[in-house]
Amino acid sequence: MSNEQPPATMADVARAVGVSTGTVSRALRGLPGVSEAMRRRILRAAEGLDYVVSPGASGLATGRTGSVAVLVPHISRWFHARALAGAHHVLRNAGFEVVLYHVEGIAERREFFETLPVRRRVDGLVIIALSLSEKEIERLGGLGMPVVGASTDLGRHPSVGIDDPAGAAMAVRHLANLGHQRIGMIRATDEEGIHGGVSQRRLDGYLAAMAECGLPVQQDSIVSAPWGIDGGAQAMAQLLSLRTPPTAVFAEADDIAAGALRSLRRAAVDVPGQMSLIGFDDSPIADLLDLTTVAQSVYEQGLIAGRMLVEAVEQGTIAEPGQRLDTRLVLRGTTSAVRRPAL
Amino acid sequence: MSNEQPPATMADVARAVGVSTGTVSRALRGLPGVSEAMRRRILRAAEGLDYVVSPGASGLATGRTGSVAVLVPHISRWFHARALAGAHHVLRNAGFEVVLYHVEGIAERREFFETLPVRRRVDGLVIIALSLSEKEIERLGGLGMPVVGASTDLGRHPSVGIDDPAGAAMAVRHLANLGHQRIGMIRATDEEGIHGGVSQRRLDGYLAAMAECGLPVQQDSIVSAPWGIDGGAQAMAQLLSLRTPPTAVFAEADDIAAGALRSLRRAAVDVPGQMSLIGFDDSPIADLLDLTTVAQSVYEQGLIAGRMLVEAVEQGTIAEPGQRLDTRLVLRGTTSAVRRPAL
DNA sequence: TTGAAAGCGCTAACAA
DNA sequence: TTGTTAGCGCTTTCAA
Repeated sequence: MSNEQPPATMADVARAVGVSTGTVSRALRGLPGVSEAMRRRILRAAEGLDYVVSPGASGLATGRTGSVAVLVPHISRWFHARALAGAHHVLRNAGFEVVLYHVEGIAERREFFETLPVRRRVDGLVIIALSLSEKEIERLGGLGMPVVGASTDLGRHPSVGIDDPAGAAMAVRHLANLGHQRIGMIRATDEEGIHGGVSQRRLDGYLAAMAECGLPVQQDSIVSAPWGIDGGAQAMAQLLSLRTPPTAVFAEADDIAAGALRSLRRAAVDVPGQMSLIGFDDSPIADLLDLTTVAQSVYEQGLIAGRMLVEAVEQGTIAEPGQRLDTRLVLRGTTSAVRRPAL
Repeated sequence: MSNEQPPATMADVARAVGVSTGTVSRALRGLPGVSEAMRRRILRAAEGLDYVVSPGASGLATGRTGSVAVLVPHISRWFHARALAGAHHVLRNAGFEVVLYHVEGIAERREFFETLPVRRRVDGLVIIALSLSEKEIERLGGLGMPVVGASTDLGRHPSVGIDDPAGAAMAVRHLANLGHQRIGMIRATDEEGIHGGVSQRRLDGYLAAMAECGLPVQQDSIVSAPWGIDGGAQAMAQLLSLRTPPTAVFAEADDIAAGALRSLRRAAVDVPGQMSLIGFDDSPIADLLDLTTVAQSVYEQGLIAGRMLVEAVEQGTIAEPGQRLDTRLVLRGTTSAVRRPAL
């Protein structure tokens, strides 16, 4: 059944129909200048021979690869996977292959930017949620292909994202409106212990909203920990060990908040009775834990980034670069006014 | 700075050094028959020109693409993303590009198997956690390239996985050893409402262990629900509405168990006092929820699948096809003997 | 050790 | 509307 003979070439199809490969090529790609009758015969023959064009050969001739690359860190984090899924969806629908570059850890990342393995392999690049340095952005310039970002700022390259400061401010104002005065923040760092652009912008929003509400910022109520559930737990532990702990905490991501919640549970701190907690992203974990959070449309950011890249590759320009999607407050069970004696 | 001129070709390098492209090709690939001095000059020139070979052209000439495809459903589920990360890691290290085919939903899946878009584009295919029908496995035969599976059974194609029945039996025996007599099971279905092979095998293990322990199986204590947290919640609700609910439940995946836990919490059923619950996979959610579970090495399955594919592509044979990794019981806080009146 | 030349499978410009 | 013919950038005999 399964033919192990080499796959048919365009020449085979041409021979079968009795025409030249030029005509077959035109017919298969739906170009004008082929009679309908001939096109049908060719299509039939191609199908019969189980023929598909060789992307490599086609790419050689046209100068386009038909592939795009997606660069994504930490694919097993919900956020990154969702954005990737969105980008993949539109890219595939636009006829592109999606080549995955997963960089986890600093070594892989450095290698990517040093060797730029996407050169000559793809027609464009989508970068998801990776905070790049000036130098790294610089490197992308020499790529000679369009680059777009999702949930990251790429300097002069177009990108989709949200208004992070606004989202963070929304969270803080919600807590302030509930009467909280001492509002802390938990920030996350990457494996190198540094804060990405998103973390920076959410801090900015936090600070702006605190000022706007006339609330004092206690420096020791802003704590950082490695990204993840354990990091969040550790950060909350730190807050709980302060002389005067905050009565409400804004965690820069739901996963961080999940860890914070674990520490609160272990310490038997009543949530939200004694401590309010709000996250960011509205990931499934927020729903599971009944966590109040700031929602953003992650899949859609992937979609838009993919769409922008397709535009850039096919038309050379992007109608709307720099889109910012809105954020929404999702009220759940972890925020309220203080109802029991504060810590 | 960023040269917008077309990238250098091998001919450019050859010209710069004053040799033929044949020599450049040999030098760059480390083939014998090039003097060390010449090789160094060529390497230097290539670097100076910022040259990289065109994979398309190279592929045309050699008949190999240098890429492999990974087919994966539901990339935003932790399990799938982890396995993908493992496969990606070894494949990239072996010098392959990883082309991603994400199939979510039945339409995308059918399209994949009808058009087989990987034909002529890649040298091999890794399939992650997708239960294939006989027909679909059949289709893979005509691909003319090696195919390996991770966490799925691919018939005559090699694959890595765990011993699912053994893992499930381990869970059930644990519950039985705690004195539970009425042990239920929650199974998950895909979007079409059908059970995949993994679900089937875990049911087999459950049934076998129940028999082994001399426990009666109540048919209405085996419930199915759509995959996910909500499905798990719904399934547990169903169990809680039985005439005589089980005192312990085995959920075929942690995500299902998470939902089940939510229903138990809402119904104020004491866990594990009145009801024990055990999951499967040992995903981060299990740790977060302090869920007893059966652990498997997901990333490693991806690694092994990738490694097998590399072997198959490069050597044509696989030393150890059909590897089965072991599973481990991870004791946490959701299982115990019944300590309060059963429901 | 190196060069010359054919060819991988396709596209595109030009002719017919 | 269709055919012819150069390439696209590389690899790989075969000669030198």
